[in-house]
Amino acid sequence: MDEAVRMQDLLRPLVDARTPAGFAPRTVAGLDVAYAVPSGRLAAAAVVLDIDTLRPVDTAVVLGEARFPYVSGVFAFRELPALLDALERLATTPDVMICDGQGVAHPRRFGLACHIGLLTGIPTVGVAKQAMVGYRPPGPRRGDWSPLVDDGEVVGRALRTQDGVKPVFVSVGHRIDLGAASDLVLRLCPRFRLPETTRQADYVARRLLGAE
DNA sequence: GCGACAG
DNA sequence: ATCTTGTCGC
Repeated sequence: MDEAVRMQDLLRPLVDARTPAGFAPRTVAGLDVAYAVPSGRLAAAAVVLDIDTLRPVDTAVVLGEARFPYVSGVFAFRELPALLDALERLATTPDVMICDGQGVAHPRRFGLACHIGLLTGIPTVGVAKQAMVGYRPPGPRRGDWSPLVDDGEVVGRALRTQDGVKPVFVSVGHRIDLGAASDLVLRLCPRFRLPETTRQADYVARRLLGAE
């Protein structure tokens, strides 16, 4: 657990918050994990969507066991193994991935999205339902946003993805800049608060858990 | 010491 | 995260 924090501090300098030249993603993956509380069983899903139609073009789901407790701040160590497992089973390599949690909007600037991005080399964005750092409420309309600030540093955005709903918290994971990450997330939310990527990954993961 | 604390 | 009934709205 102390070891996990040291590993985050070691990897953090390797995060790249710049968008690769000519970045024009055609596919985007959603990653999510579902749990069966009593048993400790879990299901990790990776769903690749066509970025224009938002329809799935590739899916992978794996069953596993929770081998690391949930501890805020080192949350990645709980979901990482199963998620990497699911990613390996994809027939496709997504152009960018959306993670269900923080990117650099994290106490040590190294949330789940950074960790997965670094390990795979694929651009990643963190989209969390809850913020870990301070922010002022953004305007009430879809597309309105306000900066996520920690230690006087802008580490992400509170982004309103639908009129009048609670914002989501976007931050860079790896190999993408905050502006591009925010634009992408908004495109992935044409109808609901959460991106289609995480919605579809969540659905697939739960379905597998319930089926066994 | 007490509350906060991604999922 | 997961456990649950009802309720409001499109």
